[in-house]
Parts: sequence; C-alpha cells; structure tokens
Amino acid sequence: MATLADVARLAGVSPATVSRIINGSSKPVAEALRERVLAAVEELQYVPNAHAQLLARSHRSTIGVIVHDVSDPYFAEITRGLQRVATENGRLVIICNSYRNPDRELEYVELLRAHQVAAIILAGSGYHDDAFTAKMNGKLRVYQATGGRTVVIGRHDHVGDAVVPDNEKGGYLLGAELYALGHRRFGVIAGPEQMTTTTDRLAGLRRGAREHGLRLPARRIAYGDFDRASGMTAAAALLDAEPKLTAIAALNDSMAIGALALLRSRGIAVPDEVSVVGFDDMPIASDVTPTLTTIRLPLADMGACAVTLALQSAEGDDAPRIVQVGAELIRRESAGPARR
Amino acid sequence: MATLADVARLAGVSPATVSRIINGSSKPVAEALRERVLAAVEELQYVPNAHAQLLARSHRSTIGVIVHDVSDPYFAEITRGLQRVATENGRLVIICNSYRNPDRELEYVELLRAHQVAAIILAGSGYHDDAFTAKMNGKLRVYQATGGRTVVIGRHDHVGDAVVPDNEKGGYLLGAELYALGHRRFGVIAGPEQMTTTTDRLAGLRRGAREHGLRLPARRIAYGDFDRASGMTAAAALLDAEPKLTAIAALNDSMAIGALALLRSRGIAVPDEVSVVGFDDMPIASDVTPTLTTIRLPLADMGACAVTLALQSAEGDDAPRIVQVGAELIRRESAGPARR
DNA sequence: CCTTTCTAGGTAAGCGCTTTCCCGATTTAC
DNA sequence: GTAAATCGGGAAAGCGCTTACCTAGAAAGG
Repeated sequence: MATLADVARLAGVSPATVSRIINGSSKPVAEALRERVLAAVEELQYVPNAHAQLLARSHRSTIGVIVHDVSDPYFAEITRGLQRVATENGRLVIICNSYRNPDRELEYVELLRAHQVAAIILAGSGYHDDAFTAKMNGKLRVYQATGGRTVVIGRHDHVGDAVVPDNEKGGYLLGAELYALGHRRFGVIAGPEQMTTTTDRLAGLRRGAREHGLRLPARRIAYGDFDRASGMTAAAALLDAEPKLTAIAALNDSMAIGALALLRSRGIAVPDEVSVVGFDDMPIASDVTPTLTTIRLPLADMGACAVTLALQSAEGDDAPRIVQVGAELIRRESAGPARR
Repeated sequence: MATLADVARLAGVSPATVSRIINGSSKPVAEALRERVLAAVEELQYVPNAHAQLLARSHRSTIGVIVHDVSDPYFAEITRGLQRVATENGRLVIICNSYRNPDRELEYVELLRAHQVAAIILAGSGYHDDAFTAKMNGKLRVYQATGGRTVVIGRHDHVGDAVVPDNEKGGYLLGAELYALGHRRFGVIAGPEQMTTTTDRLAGLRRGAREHGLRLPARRIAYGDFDRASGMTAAAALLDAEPKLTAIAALNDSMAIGALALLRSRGIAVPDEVSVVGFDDMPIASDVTPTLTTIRLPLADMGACAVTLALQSAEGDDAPRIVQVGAELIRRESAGPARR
C-alpha cells in the first residue's frame, strides 16, 4: 500500500506538504507543488490510511448503529433514514445486528467505542430488564463521558437523547378503530413480553378497553416474536382458545400477515368473518390481500431524526432531548364491521 | 478516553505487558500481574482503540460491502447471509449503499480501501458500461495488488472472485412455465436496460422464445427500476400498448407486485385473465394475493458464499474462482393457463 | 542597504497500540 | 560452581498520518 511518505518522495516534497494538499489545509501551497503532488497521488493510486488519520487527528467521524436485524423491514426503513442523513453529512455508518441478543448489544457498544465512533444509535425496542438496562447505561455513560453521543430510538430508560414513537397512542388508535367497528371480543398478538414496544402498544389497547368498560383478558393475548411465523402460531392459538373472536390485532405487520395467512388456510374470510389489524405500516401492508389496516410510524424519519440529534452537539446543556413522533391509523381493507 | 498507558500506569506494569494480557499473547504472564491489569482495565472501563490497533498490526479484519440499498429486500437477504458468516468469523462488516450510482460505487471502493478492509464485496448487478467497468477494475486491481480480496455478487466483467446467480436460466424457466401454460403473447417488465441482471434474465426469456419459434418484440418489453412503482407504470404501458396480453413476466418480485396492484386497480383478475410471474422469491412473494409464481434465488446463501470466498485466501493460484448458483421455479397462484 | 515581517515549506513530535529485541533473574545441565 | 538455557517483563521502534513549531528566503519598511 502506498503511503504518504511514498507520495512525498515521488513528488520531491515533504510529507507535511502532501498532507496539506490532500486535506485542503488552510496553509497555502504553491501551484507547481500541488500539481506535482496530485500527479504522484494519481500515479501511486494513493489513498490515505483512514486509521492513521483517525489516530492522528482526534476528529471522530463515523456513526455506529445497533439494530436487531437490518434485513427486517422495520429496521431497514429506520436504517434508510439514518443512512440518508449520515451520508449527507459525510458520515460513514457502521451497522451492527444484535439479533435481539442483549449480550451482543453490550458487546457492540464496546466495539463501537473501540472504533471511536462519534455517536452510537441504539435502534429498536428496549427490554424490561433492570440488570441489562443498568449495564447498558453504565457503558453508555462511560462512552458519553469521553464525548460520545448516544441516541436511542424507541426505548425508555436509557441515558442520552431519544426518538420515541408513540406506541401507546398507536395501540389506542388500533383499539378505537376496532371498537368503532363494533368488535368487543378481539384477540391480540403481542411481541415478546419483556419488550417495551410490546408493553407500550398493549397499554394503549388497554386504555381503549377501559374507556369502553372492557378489559383485555390474558387468554386473548398471545405472545409472538414479531415475525410472520409466530403470527401464524399465535393466531391459531387465539382462535383455538376462543373461536368466536371477531377480530385480531397484531402488534406488528409481520405478525398480522402471519395471521392473515393462518386465516386463509382455515378458510376464514377477512374481514367478513374476522378482522385483522397490524402495526408499523411496512411497505408490504398495502400489497397483501386484503390490504392491511394498520398504524403508520414514520420509520425513516425516525432514523433521520436520530442522526440529526447525534450530530448536533448538545449545546452545553445536558438535558437529554426527547423527540416524540406520532402514530397514525391507516384504514385499509382488512378491518370491517363485527359480524358474528 | 483511557489508554493502554493509563492502564499500565494504574496496574504498575509496562504497556507491553498490558497489551500482551489483553490480546492473549503467546508470551506467558504471571497470574498476579494479569489480575492487577484486568482489575485496572475494569476500573478504567478501558477499550483498546481499534484504529491504533489496526495501525500497529498489519492485520486487516473488517469486510466492506457495497450494495445498492440494504433496505431493498433483495439486498437485505444477501446482507443477512453475509453478516452471518462474517460474524461467525469475528469480522465486522461495513455496508455502503450506492443507490445504483456508479460514481458513488467508485468512491466507496476508495473509502473501503482507506479503511484497510480485508475484502471488498460488490453486491448487485453490474452495468453494461465499459468506461465504468474499466475504472472499477482499475481500482479493484490496485486494491488486490496490496493484498485486498474482492468478490462480486452477480456481476460479470470484474476482476476477482464471483458468485453469480444463474439469471439466464431463471429467465428461461420463467418463459418455459409461461409457454407450458399456453401463453404466447406476454409482456415483460424488465429492470434498467444497462444492468446485467436485466440483460441476463431477458436472454433466458429470449432463448425460451426461440425454442418455440417466437421472439420478444420490443413493444412487449417495458423497462422499470426494479421497484414497485415502476412495476405499476410498466404494466400499465404494456397493457395499453397491447390489451390482449395474456401474461406479464416481471424481472423481479417488487415489479411483479406493482403489476399485481395495477391489474387489481383495473379490475383484471389474476391469474384468470392475466398471469403474472416474478423473479427472486422475496419473502413477500407468498403473502401477496394471489401468491406469486416466481424464480427462487438463494440470496442469503449467495451472501454467505461471498464472504467465504473472501476469507479463503486464494491459495497461490490466482485464477478467479466463480461460484454459480442455481435458479429454481416456484409455482404459486399468480400464473395460470392462458385464457384469452 | 539593513532590519523586520511574511511566507512557503520542512522538521519532528506525537496519536495509541503492537512487537521485536534485550536484560536481569531463575533454572537447568554439566 | 559455572556456563548455558529459560523465562518473565520492560524499553523502544515503528504503523501512517496530522500539526504545532521552526527556518530560510522573499517582501516590506525604514
């Protein structure tokens, strides 16, 4: 690999001059030298060693992101927004997949710190797990103490800035729609029990129930993994436990699609016999049949917002900034009036 | 940020010793010292500076990947496979989105080179553009000359190892299915004209046509962008130009889904009036209605394979290794016998 | 014409780590 | 008992770059 020194030698100048020319330093350099150096750079196909640069200047420029899984549409959307803003600001993004493994998340924070990232963005739901939260906060605080910025997307209980979707409101809207359509007995396919996303969305659903003098009994809640397969399983369990359910509310679209598949396989018409609603409004939601009534979250915007927060250095004041983003009901075909 | 020297000072040993303990060097270290050092590491929450490590050892460990867009399901799948193998081997992956912009691809190769990645993986179709190919090959060759490994996924014309899906065969299988169902006049929604993926898949379709003594006239080919929206537009154009089409073959699933949406909006029954087939077999393909007949490509495996190739240092012999992966027809509901 | 002030460019000191080489202290062997 | 081998640990030389700081020559001022 050609080095700065090689370029300097070939151009017959000092390394400092080459560095200045390459980095467009404020120090003026004679045109003749500049051309010689640029020619040498071209000839040697020289590219500065990013690690050496990072060591030499204290400037940290890349951004680390920890998501559950980039290939999951939910995170893919968030990531898209992240990437856009990061690229606009000339930042490189390192993406780490934790596959919902808390230990791996902790490791990744360490790894990103080792890589001297300018900011760490934790995307995805948090866990209701005090031991984990404490450990994570400890690591984040150490990182912040050395000037690192942290932003969490959709979590509570973590130090630093946050972008949080209004999951509770989304849950409430979902319930309101179902009640408005006359549904009184509906099943809920929830996500993993200890995730905050699950509990928040459920809380919204419960608030709606209370307003109608109803409750969400445990037998009408089945816990899945936020993926299609578990949506099928959960829908089956719900229906088996209570065949007279008039609707199923899934706490994300993947599981709603699983429920749709299960209903189709049992020959149950949607929405004529059973209504189904989802959550997130992933792009597919309007391509499944029937198209999915769901709650839209501005995922890409949330990603973009997180980077923006990360890049604005907290101006002196240390109060963590929290950006709340809304949730909106999208009416499509999968939910209709209660029939039976 | 605590440094190695800080740890050494706190533990009362030399930096060398700390380094040896942290890296599990082969050199033995007394148990007492080890414990003191580990305690100091814990106390200072020390994490070695990855850039300094990379500078000091010549070992390069991370892998760079250039894709069109990670949030596109096609690349998300490939990336998933990539990540799995990379993580298994303790490699970090840097993902760069080129958004199908050739210049950006070139820049990213430079950037990855600057970051001293162990390998560069170029995922996604190539372009039929000699100037670009030449430039890219130049850069890749320079990188290889300094020990960098390169793997391309689904491209031709690039130096280095390659994992190529059999797009031509896939196209052929798609055509064969349509002909077997009695379709003689079908439209094709192709991807961008200058992408090799497009031309390869079209070539397969053409081969099938020839075997039936037919041809693919230009008016039955509409070019899209491999996304849903362009699939709708293209389907509309095709149908407007020739209302008697009995089938539409889209060269990827997103566009097929767009075609499905367009047909639904026009009240044309699929597959009763018009059949639709896709390509790639993305997860959604079995959730749309009707479920999509398509060609399955083992995307995650391709990603995994690329990393595997990248990690096996070419054993002396410089012949680029090419791994062909198959394509397979998946019959679902969207294609039926020709009716009109 | 000599001193002073700019300049453009070079010199060298790190950035934080790894690793070779070396040294003093034990062991082991003769 | 001495020479040789062994072993744990430290000193120091980089890795490739940036950036004060410095210097020689030119421009400016008197």
